[in-house]
Amino acid sequence: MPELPEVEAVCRKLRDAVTGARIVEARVLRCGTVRVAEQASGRTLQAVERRGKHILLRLSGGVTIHTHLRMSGNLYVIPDHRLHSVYARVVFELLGGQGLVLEDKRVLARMDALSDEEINSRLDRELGPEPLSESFTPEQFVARARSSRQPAKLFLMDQGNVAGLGNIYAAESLFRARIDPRKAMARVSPAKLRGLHGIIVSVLSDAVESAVAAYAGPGAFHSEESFPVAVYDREGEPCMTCRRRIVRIPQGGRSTYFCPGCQR
DNA sequence: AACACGACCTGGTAGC
DNA sequence: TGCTACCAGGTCGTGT
Repeated sequence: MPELPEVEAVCRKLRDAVTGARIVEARVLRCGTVRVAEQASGRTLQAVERRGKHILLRLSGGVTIHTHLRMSGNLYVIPDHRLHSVYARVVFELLGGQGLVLEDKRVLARMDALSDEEINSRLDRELGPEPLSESFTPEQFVARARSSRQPAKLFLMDQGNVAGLGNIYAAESLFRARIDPRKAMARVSPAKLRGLHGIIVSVLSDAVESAVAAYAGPGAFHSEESFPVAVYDREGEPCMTCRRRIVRIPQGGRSTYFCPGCQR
């Protein structure tokens, strides 16, 4: 489900709903970390932050609940903490009776309790710049890309290069930038790389707006965000630009979609 | 060091 | 209708 835009939508919604809320008790229902239950109960939710695809719930006393939704996780507030779905992994009972629920059908999502310093330094070490912040500059991006022999798609998926891009938005960005996903980054022209930098920013900005809109109602995610995909999951369909058929190839164990006519 | 691949898990769905 | 096979918006560990 979530790449950066969807995670951002989750965070914005949580921010409104739980900032300042007191956690009465945290209950781990399925394969989670006991530390979350031990550390969260009795604390106040002070802030909701996002770093790449990671969600950070800042609690009182210097404790952070660190969550990664992976493929199928979701994190949202329900009116009654007792009325969670069968897929709930962790339920935070909030003062007043609401519930903050980590839900995941595939049990791939991760949640842990750490000190603020511990998680901050870990993420700073592992993640590249935030693509929607000042730290993501064309100079930095182009320099890093020019020194990488990774195929373009894998470079973009690598969280150490840019934090938050996943399979869909990496493919869409490369389509708009007209770059072959198999091409080594170091062999892409600097002009195209500068273009790609700007395209990543605009793709993600648009996708955040779509995700926020799609996620606006009560409860969990709507079916799909309305971000207009040009290539993702469109194998065999004609390219909207050149009419050649979009192809799907395996890359890094995942599906990559691209237009062999436009992307070179 | 860089890459490929399976593992982690379960659910949805296309195809027979 | 029911079964099967395959795919899934992510990451990590292992082996080459």
